[in-house]
Amino acid sequence: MWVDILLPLPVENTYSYEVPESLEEQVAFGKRVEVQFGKKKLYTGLIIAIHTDSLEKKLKPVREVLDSNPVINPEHLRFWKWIAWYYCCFEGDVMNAALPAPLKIDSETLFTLNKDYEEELDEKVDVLSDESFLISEALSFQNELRWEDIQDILQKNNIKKHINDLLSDNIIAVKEKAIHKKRHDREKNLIMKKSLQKNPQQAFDKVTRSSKQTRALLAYQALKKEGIHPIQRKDLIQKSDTDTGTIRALIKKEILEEETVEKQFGADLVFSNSVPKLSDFQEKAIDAMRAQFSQSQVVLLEGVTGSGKTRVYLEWIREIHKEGKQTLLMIPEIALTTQIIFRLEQMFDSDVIVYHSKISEKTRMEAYYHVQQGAPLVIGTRSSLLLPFQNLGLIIVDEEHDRSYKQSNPAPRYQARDAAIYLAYQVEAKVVLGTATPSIESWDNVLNKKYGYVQMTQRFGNLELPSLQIVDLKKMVMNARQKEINISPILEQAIHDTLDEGRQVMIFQNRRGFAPVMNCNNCGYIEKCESCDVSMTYHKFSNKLQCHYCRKEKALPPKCPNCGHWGMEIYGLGTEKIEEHLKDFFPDIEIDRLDYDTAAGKRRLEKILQRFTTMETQILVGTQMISKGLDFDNVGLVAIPAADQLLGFPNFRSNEWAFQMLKQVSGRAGRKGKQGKVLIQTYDPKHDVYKSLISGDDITFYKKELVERKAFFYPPFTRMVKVTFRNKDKKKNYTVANELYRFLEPDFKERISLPVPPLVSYVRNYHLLDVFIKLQKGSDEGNLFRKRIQFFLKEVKGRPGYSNFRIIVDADPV
DNA sequence: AGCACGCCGACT
DNA sequence: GTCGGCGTGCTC
Repeated sequence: MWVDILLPLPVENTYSYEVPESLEEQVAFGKRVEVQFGKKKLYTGLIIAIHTDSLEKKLKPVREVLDSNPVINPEHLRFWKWIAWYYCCFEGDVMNAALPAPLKIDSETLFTLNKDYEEELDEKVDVLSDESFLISEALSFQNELRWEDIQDILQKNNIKKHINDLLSDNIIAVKEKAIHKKRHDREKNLIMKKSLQKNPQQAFDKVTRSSKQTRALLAYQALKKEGIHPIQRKDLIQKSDTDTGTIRALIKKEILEEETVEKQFGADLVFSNSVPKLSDFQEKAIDAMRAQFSQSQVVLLEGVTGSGKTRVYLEWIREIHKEGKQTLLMIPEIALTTQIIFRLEQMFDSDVIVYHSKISEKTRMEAYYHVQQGAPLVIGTRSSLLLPFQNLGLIIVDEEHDRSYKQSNPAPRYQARDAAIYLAYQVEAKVVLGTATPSIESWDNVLNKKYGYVQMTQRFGNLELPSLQIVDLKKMVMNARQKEINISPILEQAIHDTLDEGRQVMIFQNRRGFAPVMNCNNCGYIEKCESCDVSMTYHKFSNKLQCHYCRKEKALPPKCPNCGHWGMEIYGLGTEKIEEHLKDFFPDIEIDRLDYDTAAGKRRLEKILQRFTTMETQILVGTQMISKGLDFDNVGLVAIPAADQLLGFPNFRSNEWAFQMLKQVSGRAGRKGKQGKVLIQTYDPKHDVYKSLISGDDITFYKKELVERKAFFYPPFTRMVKVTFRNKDKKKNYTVANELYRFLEPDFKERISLPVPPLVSYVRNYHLLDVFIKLQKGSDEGNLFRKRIQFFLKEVKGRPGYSNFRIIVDADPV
């Protein structure tokens, strides 16, 4: 018997291994195995095909079957294969992303001393080199040493030679040891000794002298009567108000015994009774969705901020749960995930599985098994889509327009929203796309009737939408102080008014692309990063310049490196600067800042939010972070002092992004009774995005945007693929990129771009070039392109001098 | 990915 | 003269 094994590596093929007779019975599709791949490395592979015919070729053996139950089924593999195909990566990349780390073996190389040498070591002092002696001496004490240990002992990185010497002299030996992380979490249950079970009175007789122990036994009986089956230590202690000592005593007296079992995740989903009743319009939305689902599998639920989409989700979760199926609720990958998760958790009395990048590996693995055992609900970020659902009935993609659903690096570079829709088709599940600001793609699918559509326009408690004011900066006369942080007199007044009313202010500043840079005020020289083609950003905190691409730091130059002028100044406007200068404007007002820097620690983040919620702070200055998932009750004004920077991106989506961002930010204004105000400062008040925002006429905006996209063959009318070339040699990079252009041009004509440098075209000493291909929808171009690019990649890799040439294919890039 | 093999510059 | 640098090819 031999099997095809999928390895979690970026390799093209699966590899075949022989199954030793002793393991034949354990072999099954989807189980993990330990195999040796290459000279010594051990890996976890997955059995994806089983062959019973004989094979003349000599294969390496499967070393071990690691599972008693498969970790995936053929459906999951089918999904992985689609991801690998569509997003142009290896199936191994998908496997790597799908399996939690503890399910993958790591092997490490260990060195041991050969027995013969142990005795004679002292005599060898003269013969051996210093290094060899040091190593062998250490081994005579330690038994086993890792590569890194030897590096420590010799105080150098390059130990290869010394190892080789010792190996060829037969003084030491190598072995490869697989580190198996525990497969299952185990838990300890308490059971009463069999002999006492029939006659528990005997047990009580044994503990008459201890009231605690009696209580514990009574509690045990009670729990059993309640039908609670595995009785856990902590439950028993809690119920009986005793302690571990009591339990230990009972075990010692051989009344109770502990059995260790694999942790079971049987707990069902319990909906909390304290969930607010559905409002009329929520009820209507649910009915409308039901009607839409009868015609299409995907429904776009457009609901303005505060309309209570979450409450509607809950009803669908309930419904799907009644059908005995699983729901996946996907949320964007953001620093502030906690708030929405907290709100959702409130809706259940039972534990909910939460799956995102910040949970521990242990929790991740538990979640994996829990989902496999049919967990009714998972709340998670994009990677939760790769969990092994058994019976998926519904996928809710909250904030479907959010860019974090797309993974850019590393492979698999998948769009979790889109992949979710594919998966839903595969397993015949429903999909709800929820958002206040639909993506152009989804909106287009509503227009062409691929998706159903339901709108919730009413804000909870009949809240009014905020009023919107556009301030034309061209017409503003600002004093020096106002200019410094770009606060017009109108905005300053608005802040004053809001604070006077006892309401709070949020100031939104997108720092990217407009960060503080060091600039010579004589010759205009800007301090740039040596390894990346970007200006270095001034960080007040460390009083240093930092590159945001490679994180390299540099001290502030006292004089201009270009002209020698002693007058380098810091220009630009970040959140930090706004916060600081605002304090001069409003000396008695508490101001906080929320951005990547201040939110670094979870504690600090929570504290900032807490302070704002309890109105300890009146003004919050922040980046995108404040636009997502935060609900405050008393915000009277949301200000965007420099809205134009949102539009400046050289990307066909920049209008869409700006529109969504501004709407999201605006949604933070005005809750609980009073109308809020949004103030946008711009030099270009006639821009379509602002016009649409003022009129509140989203549809016209979407229409116009779609016309543009169609005219230039942009998505959603085509499917875009970006091919990035990355090399230290600029010319060579260009040559190969241009070759791809020439290679594909006959097939894709005007829908392939010449190589273009991206916004930041030099990063970490590598030059970058992009080639964009727009694939026609509803044609076979998807297949054609993938065939062509694979051929091209192989061809380039095969050339001498090109084996390390990096070419990255990204389907549907952001 | 990781690792061994193999061919060219700065050094005990 | 060697050591050790990285580029290249291969892994059942």
